[in-house]
Amino acid sequence: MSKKVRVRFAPSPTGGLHLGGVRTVLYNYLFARQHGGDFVLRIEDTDQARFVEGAEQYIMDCLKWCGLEPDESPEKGGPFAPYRQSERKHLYYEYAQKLIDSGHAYYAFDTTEEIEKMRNTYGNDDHKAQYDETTRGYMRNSISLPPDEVVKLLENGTPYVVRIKMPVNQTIRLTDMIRGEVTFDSSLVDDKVLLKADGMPTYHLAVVVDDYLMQITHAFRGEEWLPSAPVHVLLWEYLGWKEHMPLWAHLPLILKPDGNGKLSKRDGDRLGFPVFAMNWTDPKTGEITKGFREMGFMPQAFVNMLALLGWNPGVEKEIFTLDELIMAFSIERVHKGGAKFDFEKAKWFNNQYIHHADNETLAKLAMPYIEDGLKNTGINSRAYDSRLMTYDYLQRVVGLVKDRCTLLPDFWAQAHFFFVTPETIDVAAIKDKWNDQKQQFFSNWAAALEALPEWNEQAIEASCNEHALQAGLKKGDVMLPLRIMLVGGKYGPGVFIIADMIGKEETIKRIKAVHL
RNA sequence: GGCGUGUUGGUCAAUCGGUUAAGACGCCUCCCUUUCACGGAGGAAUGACGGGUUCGAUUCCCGUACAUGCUACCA
Repeated sequence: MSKKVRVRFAPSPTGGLHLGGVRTVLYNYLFARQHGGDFVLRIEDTDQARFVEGAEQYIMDCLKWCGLEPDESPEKGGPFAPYRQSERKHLYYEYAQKLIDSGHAYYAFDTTEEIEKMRNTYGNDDHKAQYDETTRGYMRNSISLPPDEVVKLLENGTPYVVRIKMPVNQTIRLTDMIRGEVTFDSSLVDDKVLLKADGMPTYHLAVVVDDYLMQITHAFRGEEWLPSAPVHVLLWEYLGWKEHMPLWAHLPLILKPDGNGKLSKRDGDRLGFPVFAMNWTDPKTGEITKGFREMGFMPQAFVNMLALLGWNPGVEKEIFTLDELIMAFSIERVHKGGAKFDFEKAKWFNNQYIHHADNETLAKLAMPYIEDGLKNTGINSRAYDSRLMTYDYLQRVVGLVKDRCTLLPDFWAQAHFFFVTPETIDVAAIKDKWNDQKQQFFSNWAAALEALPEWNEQAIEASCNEHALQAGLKKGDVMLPLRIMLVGGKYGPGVFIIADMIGKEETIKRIKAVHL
């Protein structure tokens, strides 16, 4: 009999949600769903100094946007509430005490200055000494001090922290689902602080206590945590919970596209792509960091792209729905090495999703960008509504231009001429081959169009062919100029469809407006 | 510095000892299209290095190099 699978994403609310964080969420989510388990969101807000207002809500909003919502969270509640570590503060002391009683942890009364001094005294500039077996004897703690003095210090209310007492010369083994067996020498790990002077636990204590209390069975986290894993393994053991320890999986890092190293917010700013899932506004500075959502990504595309960054199903398929990902995902196929983030590939995913989306869905997604464009060109979109911008019209438009769009804002760039007269006309594109004959053709044809009995793509094209022939011109001579007149540039769907869509009056107006 | 982890084209990556070392993104060429895309066809481009093990190593082992992470009363 196996326990019900329970996984958790445990971010600290200190700012924007990094793409690597979203991927961790995704792998948690996929794993939980695949095994019929629970996905828990636990907020690790034990560092009061780094707490950022609004970050928790922002994280939950990001998960909602991505469609990766937890089963239990501070917002939703659940059988293991509360899900905010600051609200669980009272729980941790008991376990710290238990560790002290069993001799696996001790009180330390050192000030930050004393510790700093020790690091320099017993170490050097590029290798500061650790608080461990070799140095703890020189410090003020319940191991080095006589018992009565410790009691006195405690009674006087001297600030203290609780540190784990790392054993000497012990090999600590950990079986990682991705990396296999990893070993550490306990002598090389320092006596990490478990309980801070303010009574809050550090990550090390909190993650173990909460994973135990919340009955977490599988723990996924970034590779940067691997070096502190031996501390956690020991804690599980010392607390007597070893058989309940979750299976670990340390996920590979997401690297910057150029050079090496972890992808940071700065790299995004520097290279011009987002790193956060959604726009993040720093409450202190007001500085806004762009997100994938605001950049014009569809959440499904974003998630799909992330899934394949560090994991590969072993088949050629690349486009997966969330349900398909749940079916296909396997932790064993997650890569060991970090992956460089490629924004071009990310855009390709979005392009694919736009390409395959139905027009109704796209019309909804494109709507805000079209409205925005109209607003910026000074046209009241409401007034325009009644004339041209019906939902039906929008759907036809997006269907016509979707192959040309990679990000959602492209819909305005690729379709503005369906709604407004082009502001700029690329006359340079036709100037060289322009002549009186062509000018004459267009003014004659514009007049003839007035009298065209039916207004549709075929009729307009036939009329154009006919009049070009009469004027002694080839069709190819007039196609590009016509496009420039209607669209403003060398792009867009077929010209006659455009003429059909924008209507007779507007078509004639645009033709007449251009003189070279 | 110490410790951990990693290393297949520019990038994402398949291969679980035997392949002409897949595929995708990007790039280039051509076709389709009297625009731009989409689509189609093709092309350039890869096993860090050195030792083993083996009939045979990209694949297993060891070393080297390089990269990266950690080394806080931050997570």
